[in-house]
Amino acid sequence: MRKELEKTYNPKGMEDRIYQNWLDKKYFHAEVDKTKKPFTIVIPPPNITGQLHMGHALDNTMQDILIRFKRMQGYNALWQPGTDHASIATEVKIIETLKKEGVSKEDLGREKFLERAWEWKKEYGGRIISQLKKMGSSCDWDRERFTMDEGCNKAVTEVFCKMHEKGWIYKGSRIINWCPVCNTSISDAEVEYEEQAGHFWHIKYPLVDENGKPSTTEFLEFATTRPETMLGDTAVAINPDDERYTYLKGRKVWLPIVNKPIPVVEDSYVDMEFGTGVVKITPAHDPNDFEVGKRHNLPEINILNDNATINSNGGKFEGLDRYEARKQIVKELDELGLLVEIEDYSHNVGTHDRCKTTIEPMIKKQWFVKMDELIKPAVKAVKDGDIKLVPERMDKTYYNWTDNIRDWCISRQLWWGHRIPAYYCECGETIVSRMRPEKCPKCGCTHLEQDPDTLDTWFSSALWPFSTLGWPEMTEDLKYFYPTDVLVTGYDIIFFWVIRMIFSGFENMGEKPFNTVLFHGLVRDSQGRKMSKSLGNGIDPLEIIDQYGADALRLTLITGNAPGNDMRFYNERVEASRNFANKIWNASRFIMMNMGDEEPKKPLSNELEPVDKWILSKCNTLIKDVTDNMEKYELGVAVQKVYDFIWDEFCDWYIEMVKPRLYSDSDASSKNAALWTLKHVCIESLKLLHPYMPFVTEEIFTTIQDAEESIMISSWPVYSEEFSFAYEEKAIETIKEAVRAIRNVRSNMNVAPSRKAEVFVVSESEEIRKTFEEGMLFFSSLAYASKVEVKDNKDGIADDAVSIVIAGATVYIPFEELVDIAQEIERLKKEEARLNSEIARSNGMLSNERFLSKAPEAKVNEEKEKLSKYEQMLAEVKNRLAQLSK
RNA sequence: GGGGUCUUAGCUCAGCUGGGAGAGCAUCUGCCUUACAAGCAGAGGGUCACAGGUUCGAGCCCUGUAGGCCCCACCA
Repeated sequence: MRKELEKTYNPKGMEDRIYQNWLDKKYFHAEVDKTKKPFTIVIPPPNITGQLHMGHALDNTMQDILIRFKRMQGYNALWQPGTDHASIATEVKIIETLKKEGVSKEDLGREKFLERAWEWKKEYGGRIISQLKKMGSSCDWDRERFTMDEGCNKAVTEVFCKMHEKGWIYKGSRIINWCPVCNTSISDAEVEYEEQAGHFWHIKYPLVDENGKPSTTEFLEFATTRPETMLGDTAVAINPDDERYTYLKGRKVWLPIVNKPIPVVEDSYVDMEFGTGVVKITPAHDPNDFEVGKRHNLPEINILNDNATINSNGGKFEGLDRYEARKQIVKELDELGLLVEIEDYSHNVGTHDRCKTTIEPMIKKQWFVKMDELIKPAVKAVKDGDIKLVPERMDKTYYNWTDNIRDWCISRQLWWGHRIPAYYCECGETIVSRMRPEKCPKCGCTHLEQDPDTLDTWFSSALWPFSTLGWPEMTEDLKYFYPTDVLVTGYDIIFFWVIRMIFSGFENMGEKPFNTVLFHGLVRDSQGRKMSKSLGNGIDPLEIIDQYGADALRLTLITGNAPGNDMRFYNERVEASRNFANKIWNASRFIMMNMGDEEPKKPLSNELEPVDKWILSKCNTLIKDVTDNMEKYELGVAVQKVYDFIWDEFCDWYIEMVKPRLYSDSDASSKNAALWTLKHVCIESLKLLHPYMPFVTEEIFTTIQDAEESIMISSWPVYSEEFSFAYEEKAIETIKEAVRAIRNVRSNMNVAPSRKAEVFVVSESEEIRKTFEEGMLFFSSLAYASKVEVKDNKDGIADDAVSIVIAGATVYIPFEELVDIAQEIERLKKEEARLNSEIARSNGMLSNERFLSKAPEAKVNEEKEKLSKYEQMLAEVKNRLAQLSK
């Protein structure tokens, strides 16, 4: 007995069962096999703190589609999974948890803190993985990695030491972005600018007179958004070409409150057009001022503690928070008569992307990666097309970053992460080493302290495509699977991750990390807003899966979406996807019901009826198109074609057309041909659909074949000349057109379906008569015909029969009662008008000399054929009108 | 300030190298026809933002305008 499918499609339970079976069978596992071509994807490692969100769902669906597609095509497909330690995100979470226990990170101490972090990893690191499994992701879980596992640690240390030896990693005092809440430096990429309402304080400093005292008559006015930084001012600057201020050259101004003279410097950085053309210079707390300071050898006075309170350089303001100090300083300036005006001002403020705290630029000693040389091969690879970005426009975004790149600040004042392999000796020596050195090579002492800082979390993810394959060992895996084929990710992390992987790949492997980067956009809510925790508008993929199934979710995320574009998510779309799953489910049930326990045999070509050949030929074309689209990463277009084929062509037409053959036992050969075709096309379609909807296709596939063999290891359909039937494709389309025309007319005339009528098809063409003779059966089952007759003239057909003119033939339906002749004339007149306009359009083109001479010949011929077809139809319509008017 | 992108049916979006405008949802009409009402059949609905240009031919290519969104820079 053949297995049976449940009455209605219900993904619950089914999906988990199938997934477990795939795991048991080790279908996701890939081993080096030199007889096969590899196809590799490395997963963008989700954070261990993370929970599956729609972004993950989309990202992983796309990867799974590609990997399943390639696996079925016979590639040795490896999808390398793993998770990211997410240094700062995780550390923040743990600190939050500790806070609830009333403990601070410092109370606990580094060692105990790290123990807690590892416990966290153990507890939550697996959560996201099990959620990815719910999506159906066919990752090779035997190879699961973690950015802080032994191998990745080794890779990180190796890269750090190597680049340090090369001089491309250095420690330097530079202006960096400081987050006073997270208490760490962050990279430029982590700064998010946010438009904030603030103020512009117009202030004036007195000039210094010839006695070295503050003048009571001469002042220099300027404006600032951060008045408290005046504590660290070491100059004011003017533009050297500014004629208004030539008298200031070589003079000094008096810095109030601090009460000391500071120089006026000339620097072209100052924009004469902006404000008063005077800028106060605070080298220690502004990146631009820092540069000015360097050019003029100005002292750098740091006025802030790490928690953004004023330090001892701030004199009496010491200990005040930066904003409190601002208030008091403004107040004091006002009292001194130096505050000119307070203006409302909206400006961009740099904030930390994690915690949204306003960052504070500060001069700090940090570790940096020198970018100028490193970036070169990464730029070249994209320029030369060696690495392809999809969609192509991402190239510009990419260059925008590479062209303006600054050195990468990689040290973080955090504990959770890769500790920097630098050791300091009391004698001042710094040793960067793969292993902890026994003693200082300079002074020989053994008292060495390791740098307390850890590395930016992206430093380790930058190595992900090769560290996961065994680097720095030159493993077989690495040789075989690297470079990987495609990286799938959101355009939002192109700077954080994609670029850094590319230059790291070239630097460490001497080769690109992947051939193609496929970008997707953001999944937004139904109103187009970003899904976010604060808005509470996030939709949980797991709830959607619970409600509609993972297949429906996957299909929804891919349908109607082009690479790199954002999309809106709403439940109606998931419902439509679920309905499609139900459609396939029922179509398959129908086929199985009709097959019974008999297995249809492959028919000879002459046993196939035209309609069988039609659907086989359509399916054949579909295979080619879908494969092409998928190769070009047009996943949405590809699946739309499968959807349309299954629903419109296969279900609504083919199945309906073969029903009479299935229900009759008079022609066993014909029935067999229909059943075989049904099953064949069903299986081919299931295969094309499998990458998108892995579960439902698997369930049907194994049931309809009555076999254990999984669809995921079956072979991808290929285009075959054997199933290319041009004549039948055209013939059945003609039949469909006629059926549709009859239905249309009947519906417009409000003829109930129960009211059957005779149908006569009249054609002078031998070929068209043949087509209709072969298709006669369909008129009774699909167009409510009680009897069908194909004739070469209209003798014996009632004059008042309804007539439908199609290309090459006229269909007559004589109803028993008289039809409303006036209405019938009206309808035909409309048709006449339509044809006339078509003919006018065609004639317009064909009478254009330049169209005839310049357009491709095929196009011209096509147009000529159309014209003659329309002319013929018009003649017939006129003919009928003449008859009816009698 | 620089760059990108979008503007197509009531809504959400496709539309591949330029060759007669598509889908899903929604709406209207008729059907519980033994695979499926999560369905079937039919219908209505679009000067493809606007203005130029290139072309035999433009939703698609070029220029400009208007509006929306995004990224980068940050004039203190």
